[in-house]
Amino acid sequence: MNKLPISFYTRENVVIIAQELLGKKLVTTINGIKTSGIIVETEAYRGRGDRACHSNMGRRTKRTEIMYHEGGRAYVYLCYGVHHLFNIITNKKENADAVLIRAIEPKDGIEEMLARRKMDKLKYSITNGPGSMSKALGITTKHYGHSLLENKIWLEEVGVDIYKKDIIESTRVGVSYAGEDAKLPWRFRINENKWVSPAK
DNA sequence: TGGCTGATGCGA
DNA sequence: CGCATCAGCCAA
Repeated sequence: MNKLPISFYTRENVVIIAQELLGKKLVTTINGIKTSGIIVETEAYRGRGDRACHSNMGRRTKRTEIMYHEGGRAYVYLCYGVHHLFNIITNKKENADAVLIRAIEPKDGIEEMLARRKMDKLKYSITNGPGSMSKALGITTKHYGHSLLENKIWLEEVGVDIYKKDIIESTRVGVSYAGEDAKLPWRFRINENKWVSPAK
């Protein structure tokens, strides 16, 4: 195992971190069962000056509080009353940056992921969206604030570099309310990867 | 292509 | 308090 260190998460540029997360392995051991996948799609959210971010304008509530923590923590929240979305907190204390993980390519524990998704065979829809992915990995809001340096949820280096030319930049999903900031090209996908989410 | 779903965090 | 809002998914 080659777990990403705290120094990976505490760097300042969340956009760079979001790109570098492509090709890394996201691993969970929930109830002693290991599941994992390679990250193929991310979105960057910046605490300062990004209206699409939950913590923009220094907004500080019970939900967003963890975003102000030092990088290397999990920010999990419920969306549309149903979906548990998994984000990684980055940057130093008080900056409130985060990366939303939107899709993975399943690796370990595929049987368990199929069971959690109530699917009988492996297909791309098992983890091709932030809600589906969290469900397959067993991530819920009870993992809110969890450290990514411990042994429940963490990230690993797998030694595969994703080159800049293989990364597709686009606008983020579902942030039209953010005005000009909705145009920022802060969604990153691995080109021609079949495990990415269907959203345009 | 709609409808479902419920916590969140506004404004009153 | 109430109620509009929402970083999605699934069955058709």
